[in-house]
Amino acid sequence: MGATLKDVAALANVHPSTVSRVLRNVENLKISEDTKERIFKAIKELNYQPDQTARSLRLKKSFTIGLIIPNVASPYFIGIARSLDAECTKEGYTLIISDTNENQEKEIKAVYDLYSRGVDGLVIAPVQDSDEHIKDLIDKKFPFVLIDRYFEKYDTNAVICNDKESAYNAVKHLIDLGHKRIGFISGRPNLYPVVERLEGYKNVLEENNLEFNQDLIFSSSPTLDDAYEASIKLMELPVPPTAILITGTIITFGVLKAIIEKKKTVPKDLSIIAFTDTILASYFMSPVSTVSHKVDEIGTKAFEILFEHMKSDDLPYSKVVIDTNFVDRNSTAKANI
Amino acid sequence: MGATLKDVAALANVHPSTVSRVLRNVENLKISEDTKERIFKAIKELNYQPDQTARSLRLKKSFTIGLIIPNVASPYFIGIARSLDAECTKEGYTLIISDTNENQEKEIKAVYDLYSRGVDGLVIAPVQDSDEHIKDLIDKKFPFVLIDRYFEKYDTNAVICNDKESAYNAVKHLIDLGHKRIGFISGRPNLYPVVERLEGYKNVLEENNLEFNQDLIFSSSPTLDDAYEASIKLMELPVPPTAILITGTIITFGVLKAIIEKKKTVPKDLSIIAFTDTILASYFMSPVSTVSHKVDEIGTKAFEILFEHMKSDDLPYSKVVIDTNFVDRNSTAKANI
DNA sequence: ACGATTGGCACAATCGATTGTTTACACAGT
DNA sequence: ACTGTGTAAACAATCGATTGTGCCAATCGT
Repeated sequence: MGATLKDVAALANVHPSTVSRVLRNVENLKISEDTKERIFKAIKELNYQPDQTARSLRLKKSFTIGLIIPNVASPYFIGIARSLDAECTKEGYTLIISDTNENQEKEIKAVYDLYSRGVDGLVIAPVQDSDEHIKDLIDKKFPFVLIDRYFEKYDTNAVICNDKESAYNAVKHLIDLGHKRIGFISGRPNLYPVVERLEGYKNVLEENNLEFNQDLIFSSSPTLDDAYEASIKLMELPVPPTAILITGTIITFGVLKAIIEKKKTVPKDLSIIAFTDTILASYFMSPVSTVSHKVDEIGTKAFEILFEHMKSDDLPYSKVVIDTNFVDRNSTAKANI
Repeated sequence: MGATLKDVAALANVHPSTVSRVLRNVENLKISEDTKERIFKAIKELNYQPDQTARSLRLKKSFTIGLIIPNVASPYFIGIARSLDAECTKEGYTLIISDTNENQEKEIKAVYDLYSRGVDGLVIAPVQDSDEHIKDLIDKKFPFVLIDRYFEKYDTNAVICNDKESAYNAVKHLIDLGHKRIGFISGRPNLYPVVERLEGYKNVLEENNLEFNQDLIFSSSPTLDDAYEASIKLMELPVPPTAILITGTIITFGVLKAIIEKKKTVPKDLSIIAFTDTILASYFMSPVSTVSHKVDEIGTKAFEILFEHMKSDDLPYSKVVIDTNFVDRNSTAKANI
């Protein structure tokens, strides 16, 4: 495209290597002021921009990090992306976001694509339908950090949330209000956070001597429509639940749609608590109390770990658990018994 | 990292150039089946992945496209990003999304960063506080397409919406319902779409013999808080407006917040129409009628134009206008006169 | 049987930047 | 005058893949 090192060197009447050293400001460098000036003048005159591709090739480093997430439309993942991006910028890295749309094939393609493009590290929220590509990264000792989701079978870097405990607490809140039939609507059941949340849900029921009822559990795809269907089914049960734990932002919209259609009033007719907070939760048809994730912290921590692992390959893996906040917006009330 | 062409060549007992040709499936290629087989076997054995950085350097082409948007948290821009990403994938390109957060400096940095990283083209929704970097791209004959926003002073590729007409129609809808005092709340007034929408707003007032009143106009930052403040001011006017045209998704939330706080009922007390539709609009405190943009079409069209311009440098620039849909959700009613 | 064709592959330059090693020269010390 | 030291900059290899050109042998045509 534009001017190259060579062009600058020619104009300044020096060797390209000299220009390079001046630009990179190599230590212990002995270059006369006169030469430096000529070089800087030439750079300005030619509007020289170093070719990062060439640099990357030579340095085997691209100053680029890949982020692979299942849904760029999700406020949760976008929050993480923003915070990660901010950290990257601080350190002079560029973030490449890849959206897999919860599709395993796309994720695998994204991993190899980004790897092949020479990113220095990866942050991945995996689809969790398969994991050989993850294993491959481990074998290659390629620096990466999993976020939100985690494979129990592999030791890797990971930044996850205390989903089990959060679900436990949320359901405890409902139980304390007198609810005994509590619905659970989530995305795909194989996702780590879903597994954990369901586990927390089961634990708290058991501890409070409430029976676990499979009819109240719906785990399907993380789409609005499926969540809507699930909610309708829940509400049409002979004895419907008096409260619902919702785990997912988009899923929340599906539930709201059903609530509107069934003309239920929250929290009078139905108490709900949703996982994953968004700025929007206040403006819904009925504001929703949520379990809020500290997206900034997730992004910051993930970058921190990744950055360390990019610098040296023999670090032990870190697994960090970030806790959540409960944001009460009065979408829960005492059960009508 | 992994194996290189050379390694594959050595294992297959051929010259690297031969491997390259086999891989790229060069036309009119004469390579014996035997050799091909040895090469493929070696590739598999070494798990060879071509180094895209090296390819890019040599080919002066990275199969990468940059997207620069002011806000990755905006459903509108994310919608465009997704559609663009889909198109890129179809053609074997990788999309790099850069978020400027409506910050001009960041945008300039992003442009030069991506350029320097060798993207083959750019799609930009500019901040519009300055434009020298845009001019620079024009001078360099670098392929790029503006979206949503446009500089009247430059001839460039652009995919924009018929904002003027859309605003005209939306306000006409309100006027037909008997509204005479119609507020206008928007983001930064220098943005092309804002200028256009205000123009449409003014035109329709004039054509209907209604007076333009500066007190009803609020253009500031595209934040929830500023929009909230503006709404409060509007509602506290001695004679407040009976309807509001809102231009922006986040801004809509700000207005909703004010509406909730002022305990207004939509559309009984106040009619509203918001620009930029989102799947969420149905689930707000009060559903909002919106002007919906065809984000898919914007992304598709932008890619199409960019793709053409990446192939040949002497094409005339295209400016495409995408029209909008009005989605009625009953947030407007007859004015109480 | 001998030059011409072509199939099958190797050679080497190249993309642009980086960096270990040399070179060229000035000057100081003896 | 000659060696030694240090400064300032040039030289050349390298990262990995691509591609125009060149080369050798086998086959073809007459």
